[in-house]
Amino acid sequence: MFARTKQESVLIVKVSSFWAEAVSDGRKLLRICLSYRKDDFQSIYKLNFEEKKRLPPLLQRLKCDLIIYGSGSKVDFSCYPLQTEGYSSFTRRVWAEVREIPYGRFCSYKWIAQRLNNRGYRAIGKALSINPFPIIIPCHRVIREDGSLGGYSQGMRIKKELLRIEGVLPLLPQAKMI
DNA sequence: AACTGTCGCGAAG
DNA sequence: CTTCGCGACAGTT
Repeated sequence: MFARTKQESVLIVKVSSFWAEAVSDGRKLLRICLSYRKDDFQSIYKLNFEEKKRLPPLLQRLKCDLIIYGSGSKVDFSCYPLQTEGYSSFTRRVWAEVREIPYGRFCSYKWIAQRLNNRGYRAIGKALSINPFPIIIPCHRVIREDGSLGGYSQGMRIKKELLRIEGVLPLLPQAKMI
């Protein structure tokens, strides 16, 4: 009995000044990683093999969207199918809530908590820290209540860059809270 | 039991 | 006004 290995496709694309790696099973996205160094990606060894094949439509579309996004235009990622099985219902509720934050807006961890009738603010951060779909689930739009930026699993440099791309960063005065 | 991508308060500079 | 320490909070490992 040989375990049937799932057919996974990998997209690696430059977005603004960093790289994005997206993995899909053809139907859904499985994960996304962001890095300034292309060879950080675990699947990099597959690239020579993969890039000869046509990308599945889902990754084609994502590639276009990411490039457009990186160029500073508004992109709606809310319809991408994501593989979220295996995560707790709380975690998924947090992600669903964060997905509602529009492009170019932001809110606080507390604000998300309140929408879930919850005061475990730190649990919100925990749920976001394991977000496998940065950009698609826009956890970079969640910052601290006092206006400081908080953390980011992909590195603060990228969080800042994403907010800058969306015109939020020089931050506050005229930036719109959600 | 020990962690968090937090918050808000009080105390001190 | 700004920073710092600390306890409370809820969920996960």
